Amino acid sequence: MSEHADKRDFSATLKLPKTDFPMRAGLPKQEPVWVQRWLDEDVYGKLRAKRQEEGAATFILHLGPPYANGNFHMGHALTYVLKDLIVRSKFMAGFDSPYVPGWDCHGLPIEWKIEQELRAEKKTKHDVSVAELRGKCRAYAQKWIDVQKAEWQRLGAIGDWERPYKTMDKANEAGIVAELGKLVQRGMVYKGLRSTLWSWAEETALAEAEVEYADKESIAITLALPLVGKENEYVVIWTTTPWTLPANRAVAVKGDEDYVAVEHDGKRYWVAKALAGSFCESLNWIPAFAGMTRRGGDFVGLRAVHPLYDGVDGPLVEGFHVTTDSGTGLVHIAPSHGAEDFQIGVEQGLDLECPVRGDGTYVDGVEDRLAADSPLRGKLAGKLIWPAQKDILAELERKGWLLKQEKLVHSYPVSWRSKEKLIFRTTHQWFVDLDNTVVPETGKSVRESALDRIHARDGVKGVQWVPQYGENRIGSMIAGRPDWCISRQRAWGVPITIMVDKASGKVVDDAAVWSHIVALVAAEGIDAWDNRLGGRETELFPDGWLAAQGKAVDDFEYVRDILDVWFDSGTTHAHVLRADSGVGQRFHRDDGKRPADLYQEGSDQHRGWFHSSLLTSVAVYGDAPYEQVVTSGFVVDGEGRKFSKSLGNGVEPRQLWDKYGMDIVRLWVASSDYSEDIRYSPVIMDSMSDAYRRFRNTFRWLLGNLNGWDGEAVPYDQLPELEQYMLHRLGQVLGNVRKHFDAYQFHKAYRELYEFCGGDLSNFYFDVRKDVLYCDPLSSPARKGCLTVLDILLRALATHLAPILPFTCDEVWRSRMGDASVHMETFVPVGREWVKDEAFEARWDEIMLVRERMNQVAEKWRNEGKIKSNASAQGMVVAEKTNLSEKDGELLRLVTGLSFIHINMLTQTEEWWEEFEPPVHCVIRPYEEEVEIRPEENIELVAGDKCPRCWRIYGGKVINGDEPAGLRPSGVCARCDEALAEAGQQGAAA
RNA sequence: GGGCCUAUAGCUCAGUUGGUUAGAGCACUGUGUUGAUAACGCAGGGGUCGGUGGUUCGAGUCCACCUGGGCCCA
Repeated sequence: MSEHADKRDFSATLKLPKTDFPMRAGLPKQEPVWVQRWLDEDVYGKLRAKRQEEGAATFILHLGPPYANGNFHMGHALTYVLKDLIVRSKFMAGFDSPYVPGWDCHGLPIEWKIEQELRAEKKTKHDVSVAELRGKCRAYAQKWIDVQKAEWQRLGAIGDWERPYKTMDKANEAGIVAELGKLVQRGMVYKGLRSTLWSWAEETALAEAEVEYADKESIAITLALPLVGKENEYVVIWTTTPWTLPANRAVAVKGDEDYVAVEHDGKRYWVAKALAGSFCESLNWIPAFAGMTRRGGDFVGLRAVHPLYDGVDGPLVEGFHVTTDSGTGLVHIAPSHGAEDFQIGVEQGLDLECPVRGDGTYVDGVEDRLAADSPLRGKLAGKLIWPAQKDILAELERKGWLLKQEKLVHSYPVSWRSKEKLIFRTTHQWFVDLDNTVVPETGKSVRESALDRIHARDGVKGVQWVPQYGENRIGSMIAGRPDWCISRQRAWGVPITIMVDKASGKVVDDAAVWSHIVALVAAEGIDAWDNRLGGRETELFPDGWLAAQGKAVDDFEYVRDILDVWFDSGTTHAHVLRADSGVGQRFHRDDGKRPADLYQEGSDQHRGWFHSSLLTSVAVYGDAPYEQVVTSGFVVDGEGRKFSKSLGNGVEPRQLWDKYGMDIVRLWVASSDYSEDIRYSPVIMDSMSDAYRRFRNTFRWLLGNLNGWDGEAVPYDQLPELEQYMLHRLGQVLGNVRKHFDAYQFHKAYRELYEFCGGDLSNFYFDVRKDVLYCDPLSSPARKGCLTVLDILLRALATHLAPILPFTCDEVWRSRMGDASVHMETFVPVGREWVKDEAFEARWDEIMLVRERMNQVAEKWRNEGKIKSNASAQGMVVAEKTNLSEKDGELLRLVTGLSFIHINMLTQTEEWWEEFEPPVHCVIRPYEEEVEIRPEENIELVAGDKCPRCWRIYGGKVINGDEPAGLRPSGVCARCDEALAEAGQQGAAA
C-alpha cells in the first residue's frame, strides 16, 4: 500500500450531510410547544374532517373515563399511551378514528374527600345542604379534570380536547337516568335485601374505603344452646357480638369436620374435635368425652333452641366460612348481622329481616317472641344495642346456657369519622336482576345473554378478547356473580329516580314518566330529583299523568338512593356512543358494527368497566357494546414487583416526561409486550433513550443528505440493484409493521422498525452509500437513485413511527415538508414492484454473507495491525454454483467497503479445492448448501494510489475485471475529477 | 384460601405442530474511524430456557407439583 503524499483537504468539496435538525432533541422542553401547536392548529379536528371528506371507514376506540381525583399515575400513562398508539395508527391507516376523552366524576372517593374538607372546618355533611355538598364535589372533580387534561395532553395524545365527556355533565347525567329507566321498563330492577357495613353513630352505610381498624373491647361469650329433642345435649357457640343474638336464626357447622361431645355435670356439649381440648381448658373443665363423634354434616336436620326467644328454634346448617382455628367449630348465624351470615341466610331461606335500626337501637318487634315473663321485656325495644348486651347476658346466665364471658380486646372495624364500632345490617337495596327476566332481543336472561357474547355461544357473534384469556376471566366472573346492587346511600351521584306505588308496591315503569324525568335531569342535572322531593313531586310527572291514573303524589314513595358509580361509566356506550350527549352528535355509525370497535383498559377492568358495560348493554340492547377488548397488564418495577409506597419504588409520569421526554416514554410503552405486566426501571429507560437516539440519528442523517436534493425521483426500474434491494427490504418491513399495528402488537412493530434502522440502514445501506452521496458528481445516476430511496425512507419511517414518536416525527416532517403535520398523512404505501421473489432474496442472502465473511477477516487483519479501514484491502471471492456472477464484483466491493473484490467462478472438483493456493479464499456455494470459508485468507492488502478526496485506492492488483487504474493528472480519481469539474471546484481543496 | 395470568442472556423481545452445538437488538468488552463525531462502522464474550419430577428415542416447547411475581375475588 502506498501512502499518498497528497494531504490536501477536500472536505469542503464533498456533499456532506447538512441539517438544522439537532442531534439532541431537548424533548422535555420542546414537547409542550408541540402540544400547544397541535391544539392551536386543531390537528385533530382537521384530520377528522379530512378523513370524513375521504369517506373513510370509522374505527371507534371508546375510552373508559378516568376518575377525576388525583394526578395521573403510571397506569394511566400506560393505558393512555396505548390508546393513543391505537388511535394514531388507525388514523395513519386511513380510518376516521374519533377519540373522545372523558371523566368519571361522581362517587364516594370525591364525596369522602369533601367530607374530610368539611371535617377540617369542624363541620359534617349534615351542616350543609345536599346541593351545596354536590357543588363542592363538582368543583373538586372539575379541578382534577383540568389537571388530568393537561397531563393527558402532555402524553402526546390526540383527541377531542374541546369536547370531552364528563359523567357530571347534565346531558350525561340524563343519559345515565335514561339507561336506568330502560332497565326499569324492562322489569329488571328490583328491591331486595343486602348485608351492608353500617355506622350506627352516623346512621349511614359505609363503603370499604371508609372502614378503619382499631383495637376495641368486646365481650366474648361461650354459649350452649340445647338441641331440640335431645335431652341434655347442647351445641356450643362462641361469639364476640352478643347483641346479635336476637337476630340469631341458625347454627352453622363445618361439614367435613369431626365433632365430639364433652361431658360435664351430666350434660353433653358438642364442639369440634380439634377444639375440644382448648374448650375444656378455657372453662377449667376436666376433659371428659361421651365417646361419641359426629361429622359436621350429620348435624344438618337437627335444630337448636333460640338463645332468647320462647318456643323458637333454628336449624343446624353447613357454613362455608366455619373454621376450627378458634372458637368451638360452631357458629351462630344472624343473617342480618354479617356478610357470610347473610349469604347463608339467603341459601337456607332464613329470615333476613334486621331487628336493629339505623341508629343502633332495636326495633319494637324485637320483644314479640320473648316469653311473657321474660326479664328482657322492656330492656330491648328502642334501646341501643351496646348497653342492652348486659341484659342479654343476664338472661342467658339465668337460663344456665352462658358457659363463660370475658372481655376481649381485638382489632375491629370502626368508622373513620367517629371511631365507633361498625355493625353489619341487612338493608333494602336496589338490584339489577340477572337471571329472572328475559332480554327481548335474545330471549334469555341478562347473564346468559352476556355469556353467549363472551364465549360466542349458541350462534351469537362473540367479542374478541385480546389477549385470549380475557374470555375466561370475564366469563367466570359473569357466571358467578350475584345480582348487581346498584343503590348507594350517598349524595354525590345520579339519583335512582324510582317511584314506588305504595298500594301495589310496583315500580313506576311508564315510559312517559321516565322521559319526563330524563328531560328534567337534562335541564337541571341531578338536583332535579331531590329538589322536588318534599313538596314539588307533582312536577316529576308529565302533565295530567297523575289525574289519568287516578293517583296523587302521596300515593308514591320516592327513592332517595343514588346509583353505584359503576353504573355511570358502565352506560357510556349509550350516553356517549349511541346518543347525543349534549355536545352534538359525535358518531355516525351505520356500518352494522357495535357501538365501539374497541375497549382498551388494564386487566383489572374485567371486573370493572368491561363488566358493567357488558351487563348494561346486553340488558338494554341485547348485545355487547364492543367488538373487541384489549387488556394490558400493570406497570411493575425492574424486579417485577408492584409499585407501592412501602417499597419506595414509585414513580410518577410527570417525573418521566420531565426527565426523558414523552417520546422516550412512548417508545418504552411501544417496545413492551403489554399482554403481561410491563417493567419500569431507570436501566430500561436508559436503553430506551439509546433506542430513541438511533431513530433520531437515522432521521438526522436522512434529512442531512436530502438537504438540497432537487426532488427528481429516479423511476423504479432505473434504480441500481442496491436501491431496489433496500426497497425490497423496506416493503417487507412496512408490511410487517402494518400487520403488527393491526394486531395492536406494538412491540413487534417497534422491533421491526428499530432493527431496520439499525441493521439495514445504519450498519449497511448508509455506510455503503456514504461514498456515492459524499463524493459522486451531483449528476451521478447512482447518487440520484440513492436520494430517491432516501426520500422514500424518510417518508416511510416518519409516517410509520408517527404513532409511536408523534413529537419527533412531526419535527422531522416539518423540517422537510414545511408547515404540514405528519399526523395529517397516511402510511406511505408499499410500491407494487418493491418486494421481489425468492431468487432475489437468495441472491442477496449470499451477498450479505460475503459481506459478513469479509468483515470477519478484515477485523482479524485489523487486530493484527495489517489494515485500518476496509478500503485499504481487496478481497477475492471464489464462487461455485451460486446466484452471483463475475459481474457482481463492483456490487460486492460496495457492500464490503473493500477497494476491490474479485470474483472467480469456478467449477472445479473437490480435489482442486484441496490444492488451491491463496489468494483464493471466500467460497460461495448454492445457498442451500453449507458455505465453506477460509477466513484468514480471503483478503489481502491492496497496493495502489489513494485518492485524497474519496480515499479509495486505485491501481491495485487487478486479477480480473476492469476497475479504473490510477489517478488523474489533477491528483484525484476520475470520479472525483468529474465531480469537481461539475461543481467548478477544481483546485478548491485547501 | 379461590379464579385468571406469568417466569428464555444485565435489559427488551424471537423461538412455528416437541427434533441437530437456544436466536436478535441493546448494554458490555475489544477495535476502527474522526467526512453522521455527545454520532457511526466492525468483531467478540455472555444463557444448566425459575426449580423438581414425569411422558418421549428426543422438551425452552407437553403433563404434575413447587417457588417467585401480577391482577381480581374470598
